[in-house]
Amino acid sequence: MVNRASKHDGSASAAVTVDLVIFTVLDAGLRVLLIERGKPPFKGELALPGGFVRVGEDLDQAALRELAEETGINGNELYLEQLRTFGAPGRDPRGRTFTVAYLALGPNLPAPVAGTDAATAHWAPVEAALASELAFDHLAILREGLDRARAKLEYTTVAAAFCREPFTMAELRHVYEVIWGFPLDPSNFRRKVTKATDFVVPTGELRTPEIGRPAALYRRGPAALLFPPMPRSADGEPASYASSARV
Amino acid sequence: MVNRASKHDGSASAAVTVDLVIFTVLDAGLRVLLIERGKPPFKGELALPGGFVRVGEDLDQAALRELAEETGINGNELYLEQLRTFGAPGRDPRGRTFTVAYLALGPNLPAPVAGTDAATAHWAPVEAALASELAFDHLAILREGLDRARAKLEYTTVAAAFCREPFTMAELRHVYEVIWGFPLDPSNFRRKVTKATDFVVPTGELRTPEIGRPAALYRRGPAALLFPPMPRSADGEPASYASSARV
DNA sequence: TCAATAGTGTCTGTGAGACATTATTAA
DNA sequence: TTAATAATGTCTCACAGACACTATTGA
Repeated sequence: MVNRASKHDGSASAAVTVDLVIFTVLDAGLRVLLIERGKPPFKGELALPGGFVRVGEDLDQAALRELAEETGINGNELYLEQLRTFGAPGRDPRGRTFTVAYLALGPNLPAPVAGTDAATAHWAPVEAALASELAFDHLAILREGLDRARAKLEYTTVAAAFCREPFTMAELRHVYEVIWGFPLDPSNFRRKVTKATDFVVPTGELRTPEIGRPAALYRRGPAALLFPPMPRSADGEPASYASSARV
Repeated sequence: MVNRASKHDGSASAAVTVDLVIFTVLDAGLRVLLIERGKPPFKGELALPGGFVRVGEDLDQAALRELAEETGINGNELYLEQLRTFGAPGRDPRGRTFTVAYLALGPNLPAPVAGTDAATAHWAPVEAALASELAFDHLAILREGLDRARAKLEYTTVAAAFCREPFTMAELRHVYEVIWGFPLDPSNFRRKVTKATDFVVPTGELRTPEIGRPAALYRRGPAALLFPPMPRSADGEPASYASSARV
């Protein structure tokens, strides 16, 4: 019944997978989860984690399940959104597959566990990942995920998804600096974040570092969108966005 | 070979379709292309145009082909981007299907021709379409397409995709007013558009209406992104965006 | 002349970049 | 007291909203 369309009019019946671009921010910089493929095709090569969508499973469910299998974490306290679907005819040597790419952002995630399909999984520096070869069309997916993440920091509050609660203003700023790749003025950053309604909520607590003045602590506020947006252009870097494929 | 995954691990092999949210701006307001389904399921009900992705066909190709079949236009001078993929298990009574939803924006498109699958096709006022019942999960897709279009006007130049070249400043402003649903100050609008680099290019020509001062004519500029963005909040309407599904 | 639409100029508030200054801790 | 980090304050420029005013056409 599912394949009813594959004969009489040349329609494609195909396998559907989800692939995940999972970012986390460490002190050192932005990391993406890569696996080394444990079986063909592309056995032994680096790839994004992912796998087949199961019968009776919704796309978001499949993404969350793969996330749990590959990293050992469950999706709570994690941001997840669909990126785009890739379905070029030649993208999988085994036959026609479509992959629904997801973007996942999380705070300082645990060391990943080797999953079912993955021989090994590790947090790769994004710079290195972009310069390496990845299986399938995963390099293009990674690029698009990075572009999307960069853009989303501007007008949403997802940056806070990278911070384990409670967090300091400097930690939140660090997220922007690592993902955008240039420093922000601490003073102006604080002003923007605190003026924006419901971006962060002060806990009233302080955290005292080994040295220096204690920092106020915050939790994520209820707002999903950031208004006014966090400016990214003007200086620092030219505002180059992603997507917008004009045909 | 394509179905290799469907047996041993519960993976889904399924049909993949594309569905299109095609908007155009008429004087009267924003319109979306709807068809009346010519065959089951949902025969006789309203739906978005779309159809099965064919073997050897990429997703964008499939979207453009469906567009041509359902409306008789080819994709040139038309904006097309992927919206999101919908794959909830129960969305198609025939069995498991995934649909890749596309957003298409075009100027004042011709009266649609009844296509292969479509009994009838017509430009429905968006307000009416949102209030009606649509086949499958097409109402949710339509909502998401409208949200995306509204958001994209802010920080991209897609509004010009609704205008047939050459166009006047008032025509471009009309696009914003119709899609956002509130009036914009003509003076400030002109200042923004002309100051933004490469949004529009003056042709030097004028168009004289039946009555009133002739208006300068413009063509679309090379810029895809609009910086600084066209502000949508402050007044008029609260800035409510789309997507950003926090899990 | 008037009606109607196109386009310019100006005032003002607000937000952002730059950067100086003050505050609070441990050693 | 010093080093180090956190937080506040201030100046200036650019931009957005409001709106008055001028320009150009046909009737």
